Amino acid sequence: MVRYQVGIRTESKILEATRELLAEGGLDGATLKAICERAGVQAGSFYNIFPSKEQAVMQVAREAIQAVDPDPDLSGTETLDDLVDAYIRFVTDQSDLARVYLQVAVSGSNDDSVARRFLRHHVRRVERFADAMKRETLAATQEEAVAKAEVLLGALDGLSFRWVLDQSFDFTKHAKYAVTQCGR
Amino acid sequence: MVRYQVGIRTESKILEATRELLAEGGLDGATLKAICERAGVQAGSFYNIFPSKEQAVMQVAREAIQAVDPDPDLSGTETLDDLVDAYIRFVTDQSDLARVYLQVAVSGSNDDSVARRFLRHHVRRVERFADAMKRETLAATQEEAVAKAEVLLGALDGLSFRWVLDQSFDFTKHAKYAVTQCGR
DNA sequence: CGACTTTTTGAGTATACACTCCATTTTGGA
DNA sequence: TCCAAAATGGAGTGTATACTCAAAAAGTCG
Repeated sequence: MVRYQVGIRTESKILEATRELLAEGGLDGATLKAICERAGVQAGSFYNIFPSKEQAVMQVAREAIQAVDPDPDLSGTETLDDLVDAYIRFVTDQSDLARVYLQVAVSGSNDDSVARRFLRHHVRRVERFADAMKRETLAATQEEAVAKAEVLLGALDGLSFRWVLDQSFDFTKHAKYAVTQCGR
Repeated sequence: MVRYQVGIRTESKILEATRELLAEGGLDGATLKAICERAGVQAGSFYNIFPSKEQAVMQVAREAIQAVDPDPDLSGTETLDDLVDAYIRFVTDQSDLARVYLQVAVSGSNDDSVARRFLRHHVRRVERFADAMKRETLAATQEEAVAKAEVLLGALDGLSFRWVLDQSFDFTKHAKYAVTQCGR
């Protein structure tokens, strides 16, 4: 099944429409009809490319999961501020994906595979935060570093949750304040 | 429309079934059919009592919103630890309602009225936390108290979110650690 | 009991959804 | 230019959903 150019363009139009609709109205808003209408495509074309609606949604969710982290190659050298700045940039610059991240995490938590994917990603993120804290000697033991990282990441997640419900909330300000409290 | 006893019993059977199903499978799991089956009732009976499925769900959501706060009469005298303990008890003892709280907050955020209800409640909670902090002189200015309260509540929300995804997470331990970090 | 009201039943409706099928058109390499 | 593979249009399918309705049953009270 060698792909033609036109099919690849259609695929990205569908993914773009899915991402937008997920951000605007969560999983409920991203119906097949809505996706196809916004992408300017018929149902038959959709299913020529994706085996199911869920696959398209999951692909967008994967994008969101990956986008929340800075370059993985830097792992081992970045500072705590680097990591938090990356989180802030993700939430403020890529608000579409940030909403998808939260909404799929909760709405899709019936499906165990989705919940497990998010969890695995979260654990990796905690490790990166904890490592950065130890490097900056903000924590003496590994245990303390992990506990601190869980609280800081919890605060960032909670604040972004808050921001999803109320766009006028100053996420950046509070996120930075969270570091000064939890990071020392 | 004076109510007979049997009707009142039916109402509570329906609400109990709705609460359980929301906790188990979120909004998707709480279909009319599932609710009626678990409550041992037919669709007609449901609509004799509730004007729509949404009304029953909202009533359960309201319960959850109220249950997260300790006795409002105590407002003005409680300590920060009192407030945090109440939050911990809510998440651990009433896990059904805690899940409903989170799931409805995110899944239902299409509907603006739900989002606004949660937000209003959150703002009130921040005020209580901030007041307690000022009373215990953990914050000098009102502004500092509110900022600290937002971060602490964000951390608690984020950690409970984490706990919803992974039941084996020790929520109590991390919540208490969050207070020692954010509360001073 | 008897009159009246509330509640229950269960089949039935309309609708929105994800998904299929296949004839037709378009693509791009030889 | 030819042609097999890929992509498309669009009507159609099955199913699950929230919700309705009229008749039957059960509760309440004189």
